Amino acid sequence: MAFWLFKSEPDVWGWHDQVARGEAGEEWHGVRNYQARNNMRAMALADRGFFYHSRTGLEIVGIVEVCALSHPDSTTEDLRWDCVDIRAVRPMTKPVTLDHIKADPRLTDMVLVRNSRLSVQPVTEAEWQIVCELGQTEP
DNA sequence: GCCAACGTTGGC
DNA sequence: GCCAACGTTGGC
Repeated sequence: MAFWLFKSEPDVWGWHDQVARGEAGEEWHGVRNYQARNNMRAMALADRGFFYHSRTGLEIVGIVEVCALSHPDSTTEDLRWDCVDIRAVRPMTKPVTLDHIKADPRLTDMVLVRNSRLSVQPVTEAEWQIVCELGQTEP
């Protein structure tokens, strides 16, 4: 299983919106960046991801799961853009803030820290475990 | 709200 | 195929 991180501005699509979709999940549409798209193409069913609130929030608030493999993004005719569907698994017991992540020497290589502009990014298994610990949340 | 960093576009 | 101009993201 691989691990990922999905960013969204909570004003546009937040954790609560994601939870409201329930088991059916929701298409992670709107990504118009090749790296982010390629990451989604590489995802497998049941891969896990962190749900991160960007711009307002700046914290990891929950865990999601890939529930549909990469398929054409329904919000565009442009065939270049694919996306997966994800569903909420559980909230973080304690949200893990960007400040907290930056302050942890074990997490200095996280893409979140290194490349703040990539909206769908890989997370290593070690990083996954550490962030779950920080959030006092079952991986 | 600003603006640095980054990605994309398009003229040459 | 280079790179200047432009647009967008997201931390601050």
